[in-house]
Amino acid sequence: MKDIARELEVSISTVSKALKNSEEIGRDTKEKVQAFAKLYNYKPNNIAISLKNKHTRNIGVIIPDIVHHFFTTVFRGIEKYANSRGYNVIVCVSDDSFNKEVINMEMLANGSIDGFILSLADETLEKGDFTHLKQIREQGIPLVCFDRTTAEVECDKVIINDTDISYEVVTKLIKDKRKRIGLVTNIGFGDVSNKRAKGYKKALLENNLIYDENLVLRLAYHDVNEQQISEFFKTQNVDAVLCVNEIFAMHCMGMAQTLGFSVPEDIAFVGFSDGILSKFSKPPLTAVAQHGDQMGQTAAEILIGKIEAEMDEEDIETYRTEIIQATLIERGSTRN
Amino acid sequence: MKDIARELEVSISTVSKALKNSEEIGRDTKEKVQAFAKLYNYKPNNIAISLKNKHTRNIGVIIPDIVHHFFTTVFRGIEKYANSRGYNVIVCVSDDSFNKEVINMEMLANGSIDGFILSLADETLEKGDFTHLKQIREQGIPLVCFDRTTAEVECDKVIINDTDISYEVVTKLIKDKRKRIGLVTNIGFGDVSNKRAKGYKKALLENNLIYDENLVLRLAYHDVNEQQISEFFKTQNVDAVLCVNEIFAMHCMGMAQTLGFSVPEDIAFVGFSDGILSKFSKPPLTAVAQHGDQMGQTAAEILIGKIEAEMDEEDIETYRTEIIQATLIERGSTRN
DNA sequence: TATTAACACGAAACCGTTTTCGTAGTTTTA
DNA sequence: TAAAACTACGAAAACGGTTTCGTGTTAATA
Repeated sequence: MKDIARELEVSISTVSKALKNSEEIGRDTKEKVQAFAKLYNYKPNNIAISLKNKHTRNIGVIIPDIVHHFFTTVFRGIEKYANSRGYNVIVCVSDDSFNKEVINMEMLANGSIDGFILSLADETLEKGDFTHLKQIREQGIPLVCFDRTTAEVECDKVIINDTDISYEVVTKLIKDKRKRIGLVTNIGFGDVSNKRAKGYKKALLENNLIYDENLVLRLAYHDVNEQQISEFFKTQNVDAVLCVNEIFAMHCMGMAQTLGFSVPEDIAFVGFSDGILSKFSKPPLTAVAQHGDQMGQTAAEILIGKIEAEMDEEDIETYRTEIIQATLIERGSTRN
Repeated sequence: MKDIARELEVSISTVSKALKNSEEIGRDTKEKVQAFAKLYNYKPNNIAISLKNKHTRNIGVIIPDIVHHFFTTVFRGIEKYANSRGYNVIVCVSDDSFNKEVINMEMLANGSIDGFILSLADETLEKGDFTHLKQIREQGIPLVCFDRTTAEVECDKVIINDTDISYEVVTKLIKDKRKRIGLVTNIGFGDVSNKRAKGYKKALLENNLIYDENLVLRLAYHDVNEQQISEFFKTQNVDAVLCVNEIFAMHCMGMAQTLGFSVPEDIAFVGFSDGILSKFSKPPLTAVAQHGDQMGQTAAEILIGKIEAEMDEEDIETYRTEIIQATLIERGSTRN
């Protein structure tokens, strides 16, 4: 800009205004300046603009894992919508570690971003320490949590109807004459797993089936114990299994087949997430689609809405919890 | 900072220096300032710092797709290394579209980032228009390309030994007494597919097998034509197939099995990428591991090296092409 | 013709930090 | 005791823009 101003013998203010097509500036001057800018391929420095108007048009996304189908679909939804609104996305991966989550948030909360979208790390949920989130809120930085959230922090949230959908799924399995329905879930107790377990339980009880802890298999996501799975299928005599994620479903279905059970005749399988594995497994896995794209888009919409409302000084301190409707996609692992 | 200065009745300069532990400032003043800063939880504004020293500690990553195992592993490698060096990562997805790639690059090349890591969109490769990349280079912004690159742009590159590894794979298949080896590749002609085809061809010719165009099946990645695959297996009588990606491998292996062929007895399968599907397929797919994590880390290392060399005014205008060694992971789809 | 309004532009402050340079006040040296 | 050298700090410019306000010209109005 300085160069343009010097070259055209006008002031920097004039150049700035001319480039912004301000009414103040005369036709000819505007044209000259704009032509010159095109010629020298002038691009305004975003950093300077950010410094001036105190917002960056960047949003920070913190997720536990990026090599994970569900999170990537959410991310895609966020990125798409954010881009369409002229925002960029900075991603940090917490690796399910509390410390990394805290460090990443602090790294970004110093002016680099206008708001956060995040899904909590497992370790954070276990620990139950959410002071970093509360600090963010105190600093007035907008925050939207999705999927793995907590009731302890006041902020906008985007989740799926976990309880209801797993209730529906189990009810459907019961209607299909399944009698001993297993649940394969995580070791840790996240909100999400809890809700899915709750729906599972509710469906059993409402249909006069007993809830038996032996039918609940708990696995470690990052270190699945095949031996444990084998034991489960050998002893529990299940005829249907609901898995809280795709990886568990693949391991379980694979093991069941190895043990000689046929799917879906002997055992039906349903898994959460509807990732890429579900489509290609043998048989294809009936799955609960979580609509990650839509979750991401919704989260980004809420966040950007908050950011821009804040810019306009509208201080609406009210929080939404948007519930995305999960849907069951029937495939070969349950058809009988 | 202003607040601290006012409160402690010193100048802003003093506060700044005290916080940076400058020698210039007296013990007691430093301590007072630092204590005050802790107390009020002062965090320096990154944007202002960026504006001042003309670098942002952000790196821009542009990839064709994020819901894609290989790219996510590369991203994980980038993010991990970048974070360890105090850099953040801004991701944009080109969706394999030339326009989006250009727009994203322009969005970021206005001061938001210190350098780019990118893998070219299919459309860009088809079009052969790389002016946006050249512009970036002319602006002096460091650029590292990985996986999908082009010889037409001078920049650092990180690729795998595509030709060699596919030569090795096919040679191995031949040693395993496979006689009619098919290749399943993309419709478009990216550098990567070409190299893989080259290695395939070379192995055949060196072993006195003829290169037959009929044995090459070309599919559209985003719209796989099952009919075409079925036709291929019915007519070509192949006993081994090399697929340039996992999705093709899954479709092909699935179709072959549906048609009554058994794997690996009748037909052996090998796929590139070694993503999550390979591990869980039936049988598990023998795959070429591309070591995305390492590619990402290497790309980030090179980029950050360039960025920091530039900051130190060392202007090394020499470009590296780092070749990551892919490795074959044998699984059930080839063991006989 | 004098007054006012409209127009086009420039000066300067500002965003939050770093950094260079200048300068009081104090201590050391000659 | 005067000159030199430190010490500890502040003023101000700079990064690259935006924006408010003021002002000199010209055109419209009374």
